[in-house]
Amino acid sequence: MANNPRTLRIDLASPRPVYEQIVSGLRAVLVAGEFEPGDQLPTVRQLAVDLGVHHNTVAESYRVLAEEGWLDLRRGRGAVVLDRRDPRPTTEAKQGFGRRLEELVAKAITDGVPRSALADQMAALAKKLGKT
Amino acid sequence: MANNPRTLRIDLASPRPVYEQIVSGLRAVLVAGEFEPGDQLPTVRQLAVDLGVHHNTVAESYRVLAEEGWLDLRRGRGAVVLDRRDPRPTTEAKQGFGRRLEELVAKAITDGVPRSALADQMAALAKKLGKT
DNA sequence: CGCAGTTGTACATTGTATGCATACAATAGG
DNA sequence: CCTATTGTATGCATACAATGTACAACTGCG
Repeated sequence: MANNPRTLRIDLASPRPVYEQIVSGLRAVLVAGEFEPGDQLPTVRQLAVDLGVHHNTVAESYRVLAEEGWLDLRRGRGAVVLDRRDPRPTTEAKQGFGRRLEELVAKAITDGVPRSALADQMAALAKKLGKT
Repeated sequence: MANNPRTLRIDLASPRPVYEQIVSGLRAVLVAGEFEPGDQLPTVRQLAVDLGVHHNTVAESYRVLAEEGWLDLRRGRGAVVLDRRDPRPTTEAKQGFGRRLEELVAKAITDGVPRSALADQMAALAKKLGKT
């Protein structure tokens, strides 16, 4: 059984739905390649205990990721990471990223994060993506 | 009275709350400097009609932006853009941006957007921020 | 083969949030 | 003043999030 991704943290006080935080966090972990195809994710009950939520909440998250093609879910067996092939991007997906990125930056600026720090982080991530 | 920001678009079909879409979109507009301090934003009722939602929904968005220090709200007078001073950033704000950025990228990759396209958009925005 | 344990799933319940309708309060401008 | 305009408050219908509980499918050991 694979370990629990340590980078996964959720905020129960956040207005953002917990199951969505789990989806978003796990998706980042999967994209980062922390798990190989064939690896087992924690069971819904195990991860639920670790995060302090109900197992149905985790199950809902796993279902979203399965729908996206990241996971194979089966009773008694658990959640297995799949060898995923990227779909064709819609124009909405491409434009959506740009808008969301601007909105994310605007929020950070509103929170007082210096623009230089934002530029640095984006440049660093862009560089990492380019190396692939 | 100032014009309506044309870049503001909302999606009633999205699971994302409409009032939050308005907040996020308007915040990006304000950060971009489309409005000067002292400018009037559309009235809650006017913007509500333009977007096809109830004026209370817009009012809720304006209240959030007022709380963030972007707007001054008064009955009979409308919403006036303030000369805002950036607050001290919390460590949570700084770390939060990095995590959210990774999650946003992961979602785009899941949707099939090429990594090169993501890197390009981030590099472009980083450059624009640096020039300020 | 059987059977106990494990794992994901289905469904009902409860609390909360979203968006709207409606009425109200404060201000502007004649 | 008085009326129109603007943001605000309250109550409601509805939908969603998270949970409690029971169930179905699969594993693995005897």
